[in-house]
Amino acid sequence: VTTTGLPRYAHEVRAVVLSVRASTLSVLLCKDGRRWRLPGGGCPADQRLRDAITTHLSVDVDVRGIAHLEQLATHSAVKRDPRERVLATAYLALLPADAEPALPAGARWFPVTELPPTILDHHLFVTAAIERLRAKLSYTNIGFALAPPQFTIATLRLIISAALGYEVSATNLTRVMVRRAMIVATGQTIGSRPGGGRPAAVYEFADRSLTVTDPFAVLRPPRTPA
Amino acid sequence: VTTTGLPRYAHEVRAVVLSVRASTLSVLLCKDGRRWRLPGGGCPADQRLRDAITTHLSVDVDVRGIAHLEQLATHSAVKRDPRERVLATAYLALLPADAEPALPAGARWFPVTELPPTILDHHLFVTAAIERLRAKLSYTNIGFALAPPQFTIATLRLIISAALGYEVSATNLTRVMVRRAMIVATGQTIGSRPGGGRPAAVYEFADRSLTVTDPFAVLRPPRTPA
DNA sequence: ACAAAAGTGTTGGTCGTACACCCATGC
DNA sequence: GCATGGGTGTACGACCAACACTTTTGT
Repeated sequence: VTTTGLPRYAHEVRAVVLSVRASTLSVLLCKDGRRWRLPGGGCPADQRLRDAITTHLSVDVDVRGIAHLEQLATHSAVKRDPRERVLATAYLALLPADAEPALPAGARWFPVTELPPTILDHHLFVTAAIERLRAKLSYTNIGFALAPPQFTIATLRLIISAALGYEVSATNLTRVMVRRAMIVATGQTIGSRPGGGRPAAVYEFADRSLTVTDPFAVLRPPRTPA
Repeated sequence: VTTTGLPRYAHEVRAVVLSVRASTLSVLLCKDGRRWRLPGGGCPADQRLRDAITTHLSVDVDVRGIAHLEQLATHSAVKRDPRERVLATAYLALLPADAEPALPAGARWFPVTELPPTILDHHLFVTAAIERLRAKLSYTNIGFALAPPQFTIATLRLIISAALGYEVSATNLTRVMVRRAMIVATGQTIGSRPGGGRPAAVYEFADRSLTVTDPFAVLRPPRTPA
């Protein structure tokens, strides 16, 4: 019997770590015996869920590399773990494309188009994470969490295209992101390369925390005359 | 000691029931002793979270009236309940403006602009719910869950304005929603009123389940030539 | 001079808001 | 006929995708 009279359940946290690896949006999976699973585990009594997943990730990847972490959803099907009831809260974690975390044995990046079977309902978390990321790329500055601190438009185009799963044009990508003040030119240019070509301008994100840049698709509030 | 070796925690579910009452977006709160709280409670061992909140709501409001139910977030601060650790998963529930559920003693609708102090972190759930609703009104058909099955544009305008917290014009509301095929005219008109005025056309939502109507704010996929 | 890569200008179309105007009804 | 509320037409601007064109480099 408990203090509050409520039944108690085991609770685990899982992270869908997404990053652009080799020009492809990829997810980090860990081998658990013969099966693949999302990184994560139980929630210690003295930690909130967010801290718990951070702790778990520090084992698998360099946590300082993770540029964005947000809660996705909590799964609660009664028999999702056949041994006993385990609720699971999933997080979306984004790692910049230039990060090179040392992965422990058994951990691997999988392109999101070539996912292996995973245990329990983990594939649902992955799907939800990708959907969330792709939606937010369109109306927030969440790209900052996938890009290196500094980058050329060519690099950004590669990363955003990989994340979205289709090609975007460098021209219009620049225009949109500059107009929304998501990225700003640093003034520097990249050194010259063999083969020639105009040196690319170096950009950076104006803000490295999540910001909504396009709050209203429609039904905007009336313009107050200044 | 548990089967999986994971620690166990109490878990509760809470619902932020939003509805337009008396032309104002309102939230349903229940009096618990002297303090206001969100409807909800523990999660029974044989129910998933969604079923648990549905069960709890059936006590407070007529569940069949709830037109939309979606998970918001899980709060997990270690001391959020000082008695023992209780995780809480919140849901957003929407009730059409024409629903008149019989409320039990102690339950009341509060305009979102005049919220009383609530227990623990319940106000955070309310804020998140309102934010989620307002965002989704802009790019989904979620309005169906606030409107009656059939309605005039005047009614819809009232409901959407109340939900958003600012006035939207009937003219443009119609255009946007019709263009996106969110609402369709039934062909009927309402009967005449004292005082005159042209009889209003009766509309209904084309789809009464959540649909994304404006998937890309920007960075759309390239047009494939037909 | 030529190729390669980056960046700018321009155009055409869609979308959304604002506002003027027309329509149908009661009195 | 006039007030009242409902609906349509039009204009303007913002925004975005597509594509042609110019700029800057290496060879």
